[in-house]
Amino acid sequence: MAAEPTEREVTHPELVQIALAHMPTEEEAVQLAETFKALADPTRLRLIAALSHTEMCVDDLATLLLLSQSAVSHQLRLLRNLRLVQYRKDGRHVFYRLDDDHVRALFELSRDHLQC
Amino acid sequence: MAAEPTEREVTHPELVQIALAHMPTEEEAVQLAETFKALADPTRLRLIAALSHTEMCVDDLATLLLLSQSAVSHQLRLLRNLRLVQYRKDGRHVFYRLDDDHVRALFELSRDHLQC
DNA sequence: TGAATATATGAGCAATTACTCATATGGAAA
DNA sequence: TTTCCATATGAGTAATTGCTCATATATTCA
Repeated sequence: MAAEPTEREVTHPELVQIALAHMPTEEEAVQLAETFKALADPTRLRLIAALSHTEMCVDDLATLLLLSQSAVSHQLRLLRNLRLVQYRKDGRHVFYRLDDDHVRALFELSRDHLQC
Repeated sequence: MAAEPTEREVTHPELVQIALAHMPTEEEAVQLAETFKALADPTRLRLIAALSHTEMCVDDLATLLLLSQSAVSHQLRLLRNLRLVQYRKDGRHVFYRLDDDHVRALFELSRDHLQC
């Protein structure tokens, strides 16, 4: 909705002031949400867990997670597009691995959160 | 996991072995995914950002985020059910705040990740 | 070259979801 | 009480999503 000439009134301006100081832009919020979406699915989390300490090829991932090769490949493409995983080709195999340590850190931090 | 009489074959057993050591249970993966789902939406991320350093009442949140009161209330219920926010009542107002520090930590860690 | 293996991808479908709209609940003031 | 005000919630809907199925691409081996 477009901002109106007369601003909407607020009941607790001091609190709103504090909140305002920490708000991300809409653009940043969308990008953050995209990263979290990648982690917001049990299958993709299990893929990330599997890749958290080693690289693996697509078919072994499918076998390990009891999923079809197609399902794994689709999800890996998604993780690839969000730059959460990288890959290297070796003959007929493609080995995937995590892209950087933030991914593993997010994964482990959320595991901590569950323990509470 | 129930091992089948004939196990599926794997092309790189040593790598699968490493992955196996770090796999969450299906149950744990589902719960982790639920937490990430809460963060996987721009509106909810903006709510969490707004509440990251102060409590706020529902209507002020709606005003700040340019959303309907209903939309905010629905999303807050979701965050409440996942124990990401708490609330206290004060007269006609209900003030929401983050439930624990892990939530803020996850939020800030993901912000770091974006900077790369 | 052709067959086999490993991975990628488009289409389609069922399930989920983030809103809107209308209405309910509950506390405060008159 | 009755009237406001702040919040909650059920139903409905358009958009998104995670899979399957069929097929395409790419690499190795015979």
